[in-house]
Amino acid sequence: MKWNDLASERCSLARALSAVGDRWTLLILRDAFLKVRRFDDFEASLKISRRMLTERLQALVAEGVLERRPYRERPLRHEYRLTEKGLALYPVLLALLHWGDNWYADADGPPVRHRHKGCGQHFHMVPTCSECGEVLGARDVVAERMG
Amino acid sequence: MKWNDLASERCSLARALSAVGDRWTLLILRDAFLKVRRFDDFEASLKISRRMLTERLQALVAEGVLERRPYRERPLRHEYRLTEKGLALYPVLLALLHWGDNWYADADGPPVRHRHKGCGQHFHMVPTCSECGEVLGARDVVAERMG
DNA sequence: CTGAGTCAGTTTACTTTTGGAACTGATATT
DNA sequence: AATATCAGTTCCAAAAGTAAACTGACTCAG
Repeated sequence: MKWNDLASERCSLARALSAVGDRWTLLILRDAFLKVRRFDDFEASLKISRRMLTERLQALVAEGVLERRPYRERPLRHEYRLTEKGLALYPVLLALLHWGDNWYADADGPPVRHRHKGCGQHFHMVPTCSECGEVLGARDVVAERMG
Repeated sequence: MKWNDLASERCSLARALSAVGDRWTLLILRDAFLKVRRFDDFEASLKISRRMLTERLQALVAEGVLERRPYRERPLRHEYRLTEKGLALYPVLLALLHWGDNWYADADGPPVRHRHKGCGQHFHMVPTCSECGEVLGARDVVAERMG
Protein backbone atom coordinates (compact mmCIF):
# COMPACT_ATOMS: atom_id res chain seq x y z
CA MET A 1 0.00 0.00 0.00
CA LYS A 2 1.23 3.48 -0.77
CA TRP A 3 0.61 6.16 1.78
CA ASN A 4 -1.78 8.14 -0.38
CA ASP A 5 -4.07 5.17 -0.82
CA LEU A 6 -5.11 5.79 2.75
CA ALA A 7 -7.11 8.81 1.66
CA SER A 8 -9.38 6.56 -0.37
CA GLU A 9 -10.11 4.10 2.40
CA ARG A 10 -13.54 4.37 3.92
CA CYS A 11 -12.21 4.40 7.48
CA SER A 12 -12.23 7.92 8.89
CA LEU A 13 -9.20 7.18 10.97
CA ALA A 14 -7.25 6.14 7.87
CA ARG A 15 -8.35 9.31 6.10
CA ALA A 16 -7.32 11.43 9.06
CA LEU A 17 -3.94 9.73 9.16
CA SER A 18 -3.46 10.27 5.47
CA ALA A 19 -3.66 13.99 6.21
CA VAL A 20 -1.80 14.32 9.50
CA GLY A 21 -0.36 10.90 10.30
CA ASP A 22 3.23 11.25 9.25
CA ARG A 23 6.31 11.71 11.37
CA TRP A 24 6.56 15.49 11.26
CA THR A 25 3.06 16.76 10.85
CA LEU A 26 1.86 16.62 14.42
CA LEU A 27 5.02 18.34 15.62
CA ILE A 28 4.46 21.09 13.08
CA LEU A 29 0.91 21.43 14.33
CA ARG A 30 2.05 21.53 17.94
CA ASP A 31 4.17 24.53 17.03
CA ALA A 32 1.33 26.07 15.07
CA PHE A 33 -0.86 25.87 18.19
CA LEU A 34 1.96 27.61 20.07
CA LYS A 35 1.78 30.49 17.56
CA VAL A 36 4.72 29.56 15.37
CA ARG A 37 3.83 30.79 11.89
CA ARG A 38 6.97 31.36 9.81
CA PHE A 39 9.16 29.02 7.85
CA ASP A 40 12.40 29.79 9.64
CA ASP A 41 10.74 29.66 13.05
CA PHE A 42 9.37 26.19 12.34
CA GLU A 43 12.81 25.14 11.19
CA ALA A 44 14.56 26.46 14.29
CA SER A 45 12.01 24.89 16.59
CA LEU A 46 11.94 21.48 14.95
CA LYS A 47 15.36 20.64 13.56
CA ILE A 48 13.54 19.35 10.52
CA SER A 49 15.26 19.53 7.13
CA ARG A 50 14.16 22.51 5.08
CA ARG A 51 13.07 20.27 2.26
CA MET A 52 10.81 18.21 4.49
CA LEU A 53 9.39 21.33 6.05
CA THR A 54 8.54 22.78 2.65
CA GLU A 55 6.87 19.56 1.67
CA ARG A 56 4.87 19.14 4.89
CA LEU A 57 3.70 22.75 4.95
CA GLN A 58 2.56 22.48 1.35
CA ALA A 59 0.72 19.26 2.10
CA LEU A 60 -1.02 20.78 5.11
CA VAL A 61 -2.06 23.78 3.04
CA ALA A 62 -3.34 21.46 0.31
CA GLU A 63 -5.39 19.62 2.96
CA GLY A 64 -6.82 22.87 4.26
CA VAL A 65 -5.32 22.41 7.72
CA LEU A 66 -3.04 25.42 7.37
CA GLU A 67 -3.52 28.57 5.35
CA ARG A 68 -0.63 30.35 3.61
CA ARG A 69 -1.09 34.08 3.61
CA PRO A 70 1.12 37.08 2.97
CA TYR A 71 2.13 39.08 5.99
CA ARG A 72 4.37 41.51 4.11
CA GLU A 73 4.89 42.73 0.54
CA ARG A 74 8.32 43.81 -0.71
CA PRO A 75 9.78 41.29 -0.31
CA LEU A 76 6.72 39.11 -0.42
CA ARG A 77 6.61 36.83 2.62
CA HIS A 78 4.00 34.33 3.77
CA GLU A 79 3.05 32.81 7.09
CA TYR A 80 1.17 29.63 7.91
CA ARG A 81 -1.89 29.74 10.12
CA LEU A 82 -4.31 27.14 11.37
CA THR A 83 -7.68 27.08 9.65
CA GLU A 84 -10.87 26.00 11.39
CA LYS A 85 -10.13 22.50 10.21
CA GLY A 86 -6.69 22.79 11.74
CA LEU A 87 -8.01 24.15 15.02
CA ALA A 88 -10.38 21.20 15.14
CA LEU A 89 -7.35 18.96 15.62
CA TYR A 90 -6.78 20.39 19.06
CA PRO A 91 -8.47 17.49 20.89
CA VAL A 92 -6.14 15.07 19.12
CA LEU A 93 -3.08 16.95 20.31
CA LEU A 94 -4.50 17.29 23.81
CA ALA A 95 -5.22 13.59 24.00
CA LEU A 96 -1.75 12.68 22.84
CA LEU A 97 -0.20 15.20 25.19
CA HIS A 98 -2.12 13.84 28.12
CA TRP A 99 -1.05 10.31 27.29
CA GLY A 100 2.54 11.49 27.13
CA ASP A 101 2.17 13.27 30.48
CA ASN A 102 0.83 10.10 32.05
CA TRP A 103 3.35 7.61 30.73
CA TYR A 104 6.49 9.57 30.03
CA ALA A 105 6.70 12.56 32.39
CA ASP A 106 9.83 13.01 34.51
CA ALA A 107 9.67 12.84 38.30
CA ASP A 108 9.04 16.58 38.49
CA GLY A 109 5.94 16.31 36.36
CA PRO A 110 5.06 17.43 32.84
CA PRO A 111 6.98 20.40 31.39
CA VAL A 112 3.87 22.29 30.31
CA ARG A 113 0.61 22.77 32.19
CA HIS A 114 -2.62 23.81 30.58
CA ARG A 115 -4.95 26.30 32.15
CA HIS A 116 -8.61 26.47 31.24
CA LYS A 117 -9.61 30.08 30.69
CA GLY A 118 -13.18 29.22 31.69
CA CYS A 119 -12.52 28.00 35.21
CA GLY A 120 -8.95 29.20 35.74
CA GLN A 121 -7.62 25.77 36.77
CA HIS A 122 -4.87 23.55 35.46
CA PHE A 123 -6.59 20.64 33.79
CA HIS A 124 -6.18 17.62 31.61
CA MET A 125 -8.51 16.51 28.86
CA VAL A 126 -11.28 14.06 29.72
CA PRO A 127 -13.05 12.38 26.80
CA THR A 128 -16.79 12.25 27.31
CA CYS A 129 -19.87 10.95 25.52
CA SER A 130 -21.68 13.57 23.44
CA GLU A 131 -25.02 12.04 24.42
CA CYS A 132 -24.84 11.43 28.16
CA GLY A 133 -21.72 13.30 29.21
CA GLU A 134 -20.11 10.30 30.93
CA VAL A 135 -16.36 9.70 30.76
CA LEU A 136 -15.38 7.34 27.94
CA GLY A 137 -12.88 4.49 28.01
CA ALA A 138 -12.02 1.84 25.45
CA ARG A 139 -14.17 -0.71 27.24
CA ASP A 140 -17.31 1.45 27.22
CA VAL A 141 -17.68 1.50 23.46
CA VAL A 142 -18.99 -0.80 20.72
CA ALA A 143 -18.08 -0.06 17.11
CA GLU A 144 -20.82 -0.75 14.53
CA ARG A 145 -20.13 -0.94 10.84
CA MET A 146 -22.60 1.04 8.70
CA GLY A 147 -23.90 0.59 5.13
CA MET B 1 17.13 15.39 14.14
CA LYS B 2 16.81 11.65 14.26
CA TRP B 3 13.51 10.17 15.21
CA ASN B 4 14.67 8.63 18.47
CA ASP B 5 15.89 11.96 19.76
CA LEU B 6 12.24 12.80 20.23
CA ALA B 7 12.08 10.46 23.21
CA SER B 8 14.59 12.64 25.03
CA GLU B 9 12.77 15.92 24.50
CA ARG B 10 10.96 17.28 27.49
CA CYS B 11 7.74 17.86 25.59
CA SER B 12 5.21 15.15 26.38
CA LEU B 13 3.76 15.38 22.93
CA ALA B 14 7.18 14.73 21.39
CA ARG B 15 7.65 11.74 23.67
CA ALA B 16 4.24 10.39 22.79
CA LEU B 17 4.99 10.78 19.10
CA SER B 18 8.29 9.03 19.53
CA ALA B 19 6.31 5.99 20.67
CA VAL B 20 3.26 6.06 18.40
CA GLY B 21 3.80 8.85 15.89
CA ASP B 22 4.97 7.00 12.84
CA ARG B 23 3.06 6.21 9.70
CA TRP B 24 1.89 2.72 10.58
CA THR B 25 1.56 2.61 14.32
CA LEU B 26 -1.84 4.20 14.74
CA LEU B 27 -3.29 1.96 12.05
CA ILE B 28 -1.90 -1.07 13.84
CA LEU B 29 -3.46 0.21 17.05
CA ARG B 30 -6.78 0.80 15.32
CA ASP B 31 -6.79 -2.85 14.39
CA ALA B 32 -5.71 -3.85 17.87
CA PHE B 33 -8.75 -2.00 19.29
CA LEU B 34 -10.87 -3.94 16.80
CA LYS B 35 -9.53 -7.21 18.27
CA VAL B 36 -6.93 -8.03 15.67
CA ARG B 37 -4.17 -9.87 17.49
CA ARG B 38 -2.17 -12.05 15.10
CA PHE B 39 0.64 -11.30 12.71
CA ASP B 40 -1.06 -12.53 9.57
CA ASP B 41 -4.32 -10.83 10.47
CA PHE B 42 -2.59 -7.49 10.86
CA GLU B 43 -0.87 -8.06 7.56
CA ALA B 44 -4.07 -8.90 5.71
CA SER B 45 -5.90 -5.96 7.22
CA LEU B 46 -3.21 -3.37 6.59
CA LYS B 47 -1.37 -4.25 3.38
CA ILE B 48 1.77 -3.39 5.28
CA SER B 49 5.01 -5.15 4.33
CA ARG B 50 5.86 -8.04 6.63
CA ARG B 51 9.16 -6.47 7.49
CA MET B 52 7.58 -3.20 8.63
CA LEU B 53 4.95 -5.07 10.58
CA THR B 54 7.57 -7.09 12.44
CA GLU B 55 9.46 -3.94 13.26
CA ARG B 56 6.45 -1.91 14.41
CA LEU B 57 5.07 -4.72 16.57
CA GLN B 58 8.44 -5.16 18.24
CA ALA B 59 8.70 -1.43 18.87
CA LEU B 60 5.22 -1.32 20.38
CA VAL B 61 6.04 -4.26 22.62
CA ALA B 62 9.29 -2.55 23.66
CA GLU B 63 7.29 0.57 24.54
CA GLY B 64 4.84 -1.44 26.59
CA VAL B 65 1.88 -0.52 24.39
CA LEU B 66 1.36 -4.09 23.20
CA GLU B 67 2.12 -7.34 24.97
CA ARG B 68 3.35 -10.43 23.10
CA ARG B 69 2.04 -13.62 24.61
CA PRO B 70 1.77 -17.23 23.49
CA TYR B 71 -1.68 -18.43 22.55
CA ARG B 72 -0.55 -21.92 21.47
CA GLU B 73 2.34 -24.29 21.99
CA ARG B 74 3.36 -26.80 19.30
CA PRO B 75 4.05 -24.89 17.16
CA LEU B 76 4.66 -21.95 19.44
CA ARG B 77 2.63 -18.94 18.35
CA HIS B 78 2.21 -15.51 19.87
CA GLU B 79 -0.44 -12.83 19.72
CA TYR B 80 -0.26 -9.12 20.40
CA ARG B 81 -2.60 -7.51 22.90
CA LEU B 82 -3.08 -4.00 24.16
CA THR B 83 -1.70 -3.32 27.62
CA GLU B 84 -3.22 -0.74 29.98
CA LYS B 85 -0.85 1.79 28.47
CA GLY B 86 -2.12 0.80 25.04
CA LEU B 87 -5.75 1.02 26.07
CA ALA B 88 -5.04 4.49 27.39
CA LEU B 89 -4.48 5.59 23.80
CA TYR B 90 -8.15 5.16 23.04
CA PRO B 91 -8.99 8.87 23.43
CA VAL B 92 -6.32 9.70 20.87
CA LEU B 93 -7.84 7.33 18.35
CA LEU B 94 -11.35 8.56 19.11
CA ALA B 95 -10.31 12.17 18.65
CA LEU B 96 -8.63 11.44 15.34
CA LEU B 97 -11.57 9.36 14.20
CA HIS B 98 -14.01 12.10 15.04
CA TRP B 99 -11.94 14.63 13.15
CA GLY B 100 -11.90 12.30 10.17
CA ASP B 101 -15.66 11.83 10.41
CA ASN B 102 -16.17 15.59 10.43
CA TRP B 103 -13.89 16.56 7.60
CA TYR B 104 -13.66 13.53 5.35
CA ALA B 105 -16.86 11.50 5.59
CA ASP B 106 -18.76 10.65 2.40
CA ALA B 107 -22.23 11.99 1.78
CA ASP B 108 -23.74 8.90 3.41
CA GLY B 109 -21.90 9.58 6.66
CA PRO B 110 -19.09 7.84 8.48
CA PRO B 111 -18.57 4.11 7.85
CA VAL B 112 -18.48 3.19 11.52
CA ARG B 113 -20.66 4.42 14.35
CA HIS B 114 -19.77 4.13 17.99
CA ARG B 115 -22.29 3.19 20.62
CA HIS B 116 -21.77 4.02 24.27
CA LYS B 117 -22.59 0.99 26.39
CA GLY B 118 -23.50 3.28 29.27
CA CYS B 119 -26.33 5.17 27.62
CA GLY B 120 -26.94 3.04 24.55
CA GLN B 121 -26.63 5.95 22.11
CA HIS B 122 -24.44 6.59 19.10
CA PHE B 123 -21.99 9.27 20.16
CA HIS B 124 -18.88 11.19 19.30
CA MET B 125 -16.12 12.14 21.68
CA VAL B 126 -16.31 15.51 23.37
CA PRO B 127 -13.16 16.77 25.08
CA THR B 128 -13.88 18.32 28.46
CA CYS B 129 -12.00 20.00 31.29
CA SER B 130 -11.09 17.67 34.16
CA GLU B 131 -11.77 20.48 36.65
CA CYS B 132 -15.03 22.06 35.60
CA GLY B 133 -16.42 19.64 33.04
CA GLU B 134 -16.85 22.26 30.32
CA VAL B 135 -16.22 21.47 26.66
CA LEU B 136 -12.68 22.39 25.55
CA GLY B 137 -11.58 24.08 22.35
CA ALA B 138 -8.19 25.39 21.23
CA ARG B 139 -9.17 28.94 22.15
CA ASP B 140 -10.13 28.09 25.75
CA VAL B 141 -6.67 27.06 26.82
CA VAL B 142 -3.41 28.75 27.87
CA ALA B 143 -0.20 26.70 27.93
CA GLU B 144 2.21 27.50 30.77
CA ARG B 145 5.80 26.32 30.78
CA MET B 146 6.91 24.79 34.11
CA GLY B 147 10.28 24.81 35.93
C1' DC C 1 27.05 52.59 -3.32
C1' DT C 2 28.69 48.41 -0.95
C1' DG C 3 28.54 44.54 1.83
C1' DA C 4 26.12 42.02 5.18
C1' DG C 5 21.71 40.32 6.77
C1' DT C 6 16.83 38.37 6.46
C1' DC C 7 13.57 35.16 4.84
C1' DA C 8 11.64 31.46 2.25
C1' DG C 9 12.48 28.43 -0.20
C1' DT C 10 15.45 24.92 -4.09
C1' DT C 11 19.04 22.05 -5.44
C1' DT C 12 22.47 18.65 -4.89
C1' DA C 13 24.79 14.68 -3.19
C1' DC C 14 24.44 11.32 -0.05
C1' DT C 15 22.36 7.93 3.56
C1' DT C 16 18.51 5.50 5.45
C1' DT C 17 14.16 3.41 5.26
C1' DT C 18 10.76 0.96 3.01
C1' DG C 19 8.21 -2.32 -0.14
C1' DG C 20 7.79 -6.73 -2.24
C1' DA C 21 8.78 -11.10 -3.06
C1' DA C 22 10.96 -15.27 -1.94
C1' DC C 23 12.67 -18.16 1.74
C1' DT C 24 12.59 -20.68 6.50
C1' DG C 25 11.14 -23.77 10.11
C1' DA C 26 8.07 -26.02 13.17
C1' DT C 27 3.95 -28.38 13.07
C1' DA C 28 -0.81 -30.03 11.32
C1' DT C 29 -3.81 -31.89 7.79
C1' DT C 30 -5.14 -34.84 3.75
C1' DA D 1 4.27 -37.70 1.01
C1' DA D 2 2.68 -33.52 -0.33
C1' DT D 3 0.39 -29.39 0.97
C1' DA D 4 -1.08 -25.85 4.29
C1' DT D 5 -0.58 -22.67 8.34
C1' DC D 6 1.71 -19.20 10.89
C1' DA D 7 5.19 -16.01 12.15
C1' DG D 8 8.62 -14.38 10.99
C1' DT D 9 13.65 -13.35 8.15
C1' DT D 10 16.47 -12.15 4.17
C1' DC D 11 17.59 -9.80 0.02
C1' DC D 12 17.61 -6.13 -3.29
C1' DA D 13 15.78 -2.16 -5.80
C1' DA D 14 13.19 1.91 -5.20
C1' DA D 15 11.64 5.66 -2.45
C1' DA D 16 12.13 8.93 1.08
C1' DG D 17 14.87 11.59 4.14
C1' DT D 18 19.14 14.49 5.64
C1' DA D 19 22.48 18.31 5.68
C1' DA D 20 24.54 21.77 3.57
C1' DA D 21 25.17 24.93 0.01
C1' DC D 22 22.81 27.90 -3.20
C1' DT D 23 19.20 31.41 -4.92
C1' DG D 24 16.64 35.64 -5.20
C1' DA D 25 14.16 39.42 -3.63
C1' DC D 26 14.57 42.69 -0.74
C1' DT D 27 16.39 45.88 3.65
C1' DC D 28 19.55 48.29 6.34
C1' DA D 29 24.00 50.20 8.32
C1' DG D 30 27.98 52.80 7.23
